[in-house]
Amino acid sequence: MPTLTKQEAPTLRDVAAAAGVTIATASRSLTGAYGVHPETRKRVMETATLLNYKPNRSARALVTGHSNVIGLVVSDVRNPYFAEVARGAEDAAYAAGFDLLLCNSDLYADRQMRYINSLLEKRVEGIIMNSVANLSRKDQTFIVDSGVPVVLLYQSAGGTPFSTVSADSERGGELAAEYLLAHGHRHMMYLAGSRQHANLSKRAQGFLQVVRRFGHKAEAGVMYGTHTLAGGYEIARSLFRKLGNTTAIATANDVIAFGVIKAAIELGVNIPRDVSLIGFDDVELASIVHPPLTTIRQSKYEIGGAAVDILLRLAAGKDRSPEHRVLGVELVERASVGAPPSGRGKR
Amino acid sequence: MPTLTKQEAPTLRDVAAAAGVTIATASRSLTGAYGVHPETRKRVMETATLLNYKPNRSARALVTGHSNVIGLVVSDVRNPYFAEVARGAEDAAYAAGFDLLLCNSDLYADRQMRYINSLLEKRVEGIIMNSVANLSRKDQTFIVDSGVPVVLLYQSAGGTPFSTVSADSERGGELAAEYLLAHGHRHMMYLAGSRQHANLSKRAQGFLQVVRRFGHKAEAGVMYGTHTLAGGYEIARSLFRKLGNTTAIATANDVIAFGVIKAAIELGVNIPRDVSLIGFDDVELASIVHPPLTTIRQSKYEIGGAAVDILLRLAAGKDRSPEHRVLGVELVERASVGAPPSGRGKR
DNA sequence: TCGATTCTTGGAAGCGATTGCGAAATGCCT
DNA sequence: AGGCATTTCGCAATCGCTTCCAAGAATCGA
Repeated sequence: MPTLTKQEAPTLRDVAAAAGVTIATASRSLTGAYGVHPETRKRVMETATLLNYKPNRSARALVTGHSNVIGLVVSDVRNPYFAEVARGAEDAAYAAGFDLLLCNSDLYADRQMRYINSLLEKRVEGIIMNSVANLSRKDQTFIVDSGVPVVLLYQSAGGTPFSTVSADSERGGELAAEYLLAHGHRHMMYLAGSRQHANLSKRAQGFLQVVRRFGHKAEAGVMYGTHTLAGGYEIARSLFRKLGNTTAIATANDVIAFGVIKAAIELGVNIPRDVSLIGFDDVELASIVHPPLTTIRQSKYEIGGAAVDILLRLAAGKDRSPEHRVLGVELVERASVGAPPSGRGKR
Repeated sequence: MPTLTKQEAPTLRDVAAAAGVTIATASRSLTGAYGVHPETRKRVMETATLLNYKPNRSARALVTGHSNVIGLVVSDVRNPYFAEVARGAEDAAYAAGFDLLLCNSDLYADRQMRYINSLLEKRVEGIIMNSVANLSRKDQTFIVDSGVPVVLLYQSAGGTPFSTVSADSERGGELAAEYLLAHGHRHMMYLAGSRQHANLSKRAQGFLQVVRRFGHKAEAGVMYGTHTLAGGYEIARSLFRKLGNTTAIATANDVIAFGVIKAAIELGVNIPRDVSLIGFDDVELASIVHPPLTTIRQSKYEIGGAAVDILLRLAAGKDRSPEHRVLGVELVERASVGAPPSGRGKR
């Protein structure tokens, strides 16, 4: 009776032996390389499937120098925005025969760097990161020097050695402000999320700029926190306690807005009757919260896809110059913005 | 002037040469193996960091046979449930020094098998999958024969060669039914999501069983579809057109319930006045939709963590017997369930 | 002081694939 | 049939690392 030892996976050598060729032609047969007789190839492939052979990717990676995996470093997949980006990236990677390594950094510099190091050890073909704003300059040059293609999910006018792809954050901020202004709001508050977060501050910039341009009749404050539901909730709770004359709230993303909604429900403030709310992202759930959230739509899934597109071009090695792609945004009107309440919002 | 060739990453040989030792001791120094003089180790490590050396994981994996990566195959990370599980798994993997490869199968058998093949080629230490119910028996034995440790996010009483970890789906279904019954509902509809999905049907089972036990005074129908927001939306639209005497809807997960809410908003039906709704999962957003969703809470993050726990034990090789872990559920009461409307729901 | 341990290090054999180079085999033409 | 161009295939090197084995150095007890 044979001992029940752990079955070792068949190697190329096994296949070659069984097919009566050397591992060289076996390899060429399997990889589809030119220069092997159709008949022998057929034979090799049949024995390969027969033996249930699977090439060892580590071995292949070692000699070819290609791991065929790309790393995705986001702050948190639980953020529906990143989940969508991740899915877009994964689909694109899959289509190109690449695999996606998922990393959640929580935007902690040390954690992010540990991930990057790990990815570099894996010799990934490229890295998609939502941001490097929280990293020290030293860390950033470290990444640049490592030579991996990097694309950031963040809007840049250039000046970065990294490629970037993102929605037009600034324009989105502008849209939000214009919309609120058009509805008669003059005293607004912008919940900007993390100060670190480049995209979010771009959105704030766009927003504030429009308000400022509107003249002294309008004003907007900014509050920082974290760009999570909990963060929005916290800030909103304190904000609702002393709303003053602010009649509208704009948030840097939908999740923050969700936090605001949660706080509003708890504190009994009615959106949009008591205060208007506009988000950013147009996450799937934005349409079913109450009230349905008016927000700025950006193409999250496409951003993920574009990121790996760029990465693959960079990784191909022909043209290593960074690319900056920015996708359009649009306002989607739902029910969370109304006219300012007649009582407040007046001087 | 040196040609500006693409910088090749330094290898162990480079480090060894620079430190004046052989690659053998260099390796031992870096891996922390026993039996190298503290002083030489220090010297090696210093030159390693100086040269910015990073071990090639492919090479290491090739010789050690350990890839230190585990695969996560879910239907879609955009589903907040899986996003949470993914995060839990990723954190646990990270803590153990493992990496997580993300795969979205959409529950398509061919796509799932392609992923599994790819993961096997990568010689992953284990695979976490939400289900194998959609796979043919042949595919399933293929996976078993491959010898990788597998843990399913699905409840099993045993009988599977795979390990499983999940919430107590059946009990959850029971809780939902009991709660609805207690609120006076007698004519209920269960939106079960995919027929394939083992967890979801377990939930339906629990639900229906309680209703059945209640006697002929109560009844519950079942409708199948997809377990997505869109799926819930579709079904709810048709359901709302001919509600009949059903006064309460239970869904197999929160996302389906969200779809119901969306349809309700569009069609002007009021939850819970016109019809009550109870979900399953307690996704973060469940508390901020309108109305806040009464639902069954399960520990999604912990499930992800538990899955890699089991996987690592299995991968360690000592004990390869499958383990079945089931986590508790609890009802969280919010505002989507009320008494049945006086007009309907009577015989 | 000397043999016996114990430490420390080097040499070398792989891990499982890819691939350049040359040899053998085949086909084609005159 | 002979010569030459092509195919087809095998040999062996190599990728970067771990680890067994043995040899030299250091340490120790008596």
